Amino acid sequence: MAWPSDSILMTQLSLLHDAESAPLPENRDLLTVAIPPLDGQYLYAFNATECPEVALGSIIEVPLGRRMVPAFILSANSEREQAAAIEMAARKVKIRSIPPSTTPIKAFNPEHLPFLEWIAKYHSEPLSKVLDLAVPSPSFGRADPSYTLTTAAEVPRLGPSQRRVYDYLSTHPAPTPLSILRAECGASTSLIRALLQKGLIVEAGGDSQTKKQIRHAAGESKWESLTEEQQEATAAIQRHVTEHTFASFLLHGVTGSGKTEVYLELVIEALKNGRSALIIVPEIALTPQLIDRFESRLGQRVAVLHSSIRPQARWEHWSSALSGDLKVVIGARSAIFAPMKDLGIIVVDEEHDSSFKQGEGIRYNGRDLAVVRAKLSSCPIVLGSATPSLESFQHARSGKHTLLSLGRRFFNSRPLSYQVIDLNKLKPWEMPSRNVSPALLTALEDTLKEKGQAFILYNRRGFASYLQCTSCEHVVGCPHCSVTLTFHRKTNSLLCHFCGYSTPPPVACSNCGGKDTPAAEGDEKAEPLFKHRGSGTERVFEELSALLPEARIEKLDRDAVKTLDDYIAVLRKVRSGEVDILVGTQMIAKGHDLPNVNFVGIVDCDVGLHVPDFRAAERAFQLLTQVSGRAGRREKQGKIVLQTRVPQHASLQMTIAGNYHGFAEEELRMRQMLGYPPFQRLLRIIVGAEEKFAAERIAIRIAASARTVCEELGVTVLGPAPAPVEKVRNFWRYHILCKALSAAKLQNLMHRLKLDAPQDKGSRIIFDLDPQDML
DNA sequence: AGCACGCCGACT
DNA sequence: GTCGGCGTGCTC
Repeated sequence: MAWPSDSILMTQLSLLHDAESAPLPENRDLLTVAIPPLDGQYLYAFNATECPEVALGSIIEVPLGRRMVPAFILSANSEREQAAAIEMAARKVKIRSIPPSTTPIKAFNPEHLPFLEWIAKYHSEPLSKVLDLAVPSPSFGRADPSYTLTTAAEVPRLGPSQRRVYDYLSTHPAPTPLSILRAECGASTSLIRALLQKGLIVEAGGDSQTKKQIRHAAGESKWESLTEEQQEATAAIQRHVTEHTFASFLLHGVTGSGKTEVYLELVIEALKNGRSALIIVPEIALTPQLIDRFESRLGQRVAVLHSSIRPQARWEHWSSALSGDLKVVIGARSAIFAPMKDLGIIVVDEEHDSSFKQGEGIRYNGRDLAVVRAKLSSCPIVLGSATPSLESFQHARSGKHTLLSLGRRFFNSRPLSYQVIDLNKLKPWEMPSRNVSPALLTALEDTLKEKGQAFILYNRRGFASYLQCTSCEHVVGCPHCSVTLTFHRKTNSLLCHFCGYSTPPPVACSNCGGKDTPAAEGDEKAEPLFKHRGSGTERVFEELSALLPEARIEKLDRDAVKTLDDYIAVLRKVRSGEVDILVGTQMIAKGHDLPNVNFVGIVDCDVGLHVPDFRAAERAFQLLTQVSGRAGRREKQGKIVLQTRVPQHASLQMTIAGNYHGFAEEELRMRQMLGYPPFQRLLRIIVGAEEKFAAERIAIRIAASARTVCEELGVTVLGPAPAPVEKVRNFWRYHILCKALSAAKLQNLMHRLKLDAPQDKGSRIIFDLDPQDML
């Protein structure tokens, strides 16, 4: 009798293996996993040859239904699995086996699960989704490599498809991602491989970060050179680093007061204690200068984590933090999930920055999570800012945070000099140009004469804010959103700043059908139907170019600068003195130490002051103070000209007085009176749907069910009302605002409403706890 | 999120 | 009579 062949036997065995269920053979390991985006936990059997600890904190492919999906291993072979197995047997649910070929990849630190679970609970989201958000995908970045041409002397003859790729790359010198090549010239992976073999193209990039050499040896303290204030602040926090205890500090220090030196001392102290450090900054502040400064002072490489980093580099930095090779992580909002163990200190710089709270998916606040993580890690946390958020300031007042102040400017004790220009008092013909007052022009000329540099802030993009029909007053709006389109002269287009829609300026009015009056006989030019109303950075840039033809002027806003690299390039030009005047939006308020800037002009302080948002005044104060701080970082006295139509406004007056406390106290009084944060917490529920009526109907239903429990929970429910921006990307939006004295009440409400989940087709419901804006 | 199962309209 | 719409519900 013939034995069946091995392979057939194996197949039969594995079928048998897979089909059988409980009772389990003794040699199987049981794993509890979380599978994004699913709720709850799943149990699998696995034959771990190595010790089961290896699997903890790993990602592994598991069979789910008829496909394989990645899963996070939460626990293995504990009583938890035993209990779950018994329960499943009772329910007659089979435990499936993970094929032995799949290897787990170490991806996160299981010690952080309590932190991630805290987030899941706070936002009523499945733990699996939080893990998915926190842990980068270990795809090794091979997903989308970039390619450039080599400088090969001879080009062999190529087939038509290879030719297409070659031609494309020769006309586009920048490294081109594979995804673009696929889309633009139908390149396949094998085609790229062929070109690589012929030596015509190379994979671009390579992570410069990983190759960098550290110049200074060190990690040495510069304690003696710190000011008394810096020493006091450092000492207060350091105690908790060594003692391994939680404490939260608000470090209030004006620009140039040396907050970064304090951070460095604390990180050095943590490293001395053999512990790690985490520094969170707004993405826009993550310049090579900042990284260099930390690396050279600490004498070791730091891991850098932010969203625009290449996936492979991101994974490498993440892994080195996970393995403990790198003990210091600097990153943007998402770095709060960095996997290092034994944290000694957490720093959140520019803690007031609203970019710590934004984005799609789980709407978490990086700053607030940092405090939670510090608590769970028993380490101190420092929130630093020249203009603390009122939330943090109130926590400092109530004793939740310890307030530390750095009052003096480090390089320069001379106060800034402010000049307020009341635009109401100037007649149009007295203005050198529409947006430039005589005083602003004079100050700029002086700055140029003295070979200084100037920043001009105008917090609005484009050339004209909107186009208005001269015959019927109709304003051109976005067809997909309920906002006006902004005119951009450079591209001669109307652009929607909400959805990105772009269109050439209309020739006829869609409302009254009017057209441009054609040039009459003998007349020089036609009379345009649409008038440009309002201004933007682009227009200010043109006005300044005309008024100061000698000056080298650059523009810095979302239109001029698309990526972090573009932004860094502009900053470099400013630093090297290739730019005299930098015109920009709030982006210019955030750069780092630019010592030669000694004049700042603010074209219109009132932008954003009248928007329907309870944070408008706070934002205005922060922006004015931050941008003023750009001026005069060295010996020269910094000068600031502010143009406004409301010269008495508190945000402006307190900025000039440099009186943060005065502003904060007054604003807090108002917030308390009106029941706004930080005295009450907010939950904003946004309902979006294709049909306006559907959005309204769902919103009404949700508000009603919120109201049925609001009394029991101690929550006030307002609305629904159409969102201030009623329509975005063809989605009609209604919102409901809930107020309560504690986040727990709102979290409870949110949880109940999510269980109801009236997820009609084509509608979206977003729960935004602690919303940053109301648009 | 996928992917099945399942129950009602226009086609070979 | 079948192909196929996408509405509910499950995945260890």
